Amino acid sequence: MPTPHYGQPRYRTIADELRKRIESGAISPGALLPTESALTAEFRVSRGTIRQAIAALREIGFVTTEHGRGTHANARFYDHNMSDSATQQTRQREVPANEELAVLFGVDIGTTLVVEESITRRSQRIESVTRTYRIRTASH
Amino acid sequence: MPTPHYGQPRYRTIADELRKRIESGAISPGALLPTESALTAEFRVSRGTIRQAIAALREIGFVTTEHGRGTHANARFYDHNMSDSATQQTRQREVPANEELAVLFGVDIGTTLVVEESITRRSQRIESVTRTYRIRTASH
DNA sequence: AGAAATTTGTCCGTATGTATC
DNA sequence: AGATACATACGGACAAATTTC
Repeated sequence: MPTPHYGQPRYRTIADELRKRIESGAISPGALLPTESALTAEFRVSRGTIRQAIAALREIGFVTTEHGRGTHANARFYDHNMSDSATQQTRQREVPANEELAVLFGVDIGTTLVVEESITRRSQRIESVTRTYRIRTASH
Repeated sequence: MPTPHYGQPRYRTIADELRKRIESGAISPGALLPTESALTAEFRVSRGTIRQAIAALREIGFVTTEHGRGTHANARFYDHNMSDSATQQTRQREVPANEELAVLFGVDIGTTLVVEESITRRSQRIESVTRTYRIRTASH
């Protein structure tokens, strides 16, 4: 088949399918996606089309690709797209920046940072802990 | 010529060159870039490589492309809008659990955890740092 | 340590579809 | 309707990073 792309282009259909697999957990958080070669075989499209689909996911931060290693699903989205029986506890607190964070943010050690911590539990077990650090805004 | 790309890939060299023309005003803000066909002739590369270069500029908000019309340089980025778009860097690594995390997950101190770190930058500054911890799965 | 295999990255040429002028 | 311009898709070749043996 040469190149018909009525309606939705193939790479987008494939990107949506992979996205569903990530959100549904069919592809575990942090796990590697199938290789481009495997996806080429599964969807029966050329490698370029697969690469386009993955590029689309990369643009929205869903996956990360490393040369020679592969593409893995990013974990932080699971916490915001929970379909199953997972529960989430979120709280905010303030902490002084340690050396590592101070260097990252370019502030002095001890500067107050706001931390939002999200704990995801599934069947009584902690599945993930997500911490987001920000500089406290001066607004109020 | 097969495909030598020592050092910097061609599409990136071309992207940088186009970027310079936009920044220097050689291509006026809001003006249309040369067509893909024209750029193909000028840089003596295939159309696919030109499209890759333009895609790189599009990702950082430098240009906008319209189907059938062309690609034009975005004017607003000169002021502040370029910093309006956030960029994310995500990487994954393994760390031993410290006491706090070990207690949370209910594992021994030193147990290997997988941490995904995502850094969001806006206008050259780090806006937030998100770390997601989870227990390493038995995948390998 | 080093060679081979695996996997992603770059680039080419070609063909066809779709939107705009 | 015709010409122009970007979009999608294929297949092939070789480069580069990583992992495996």
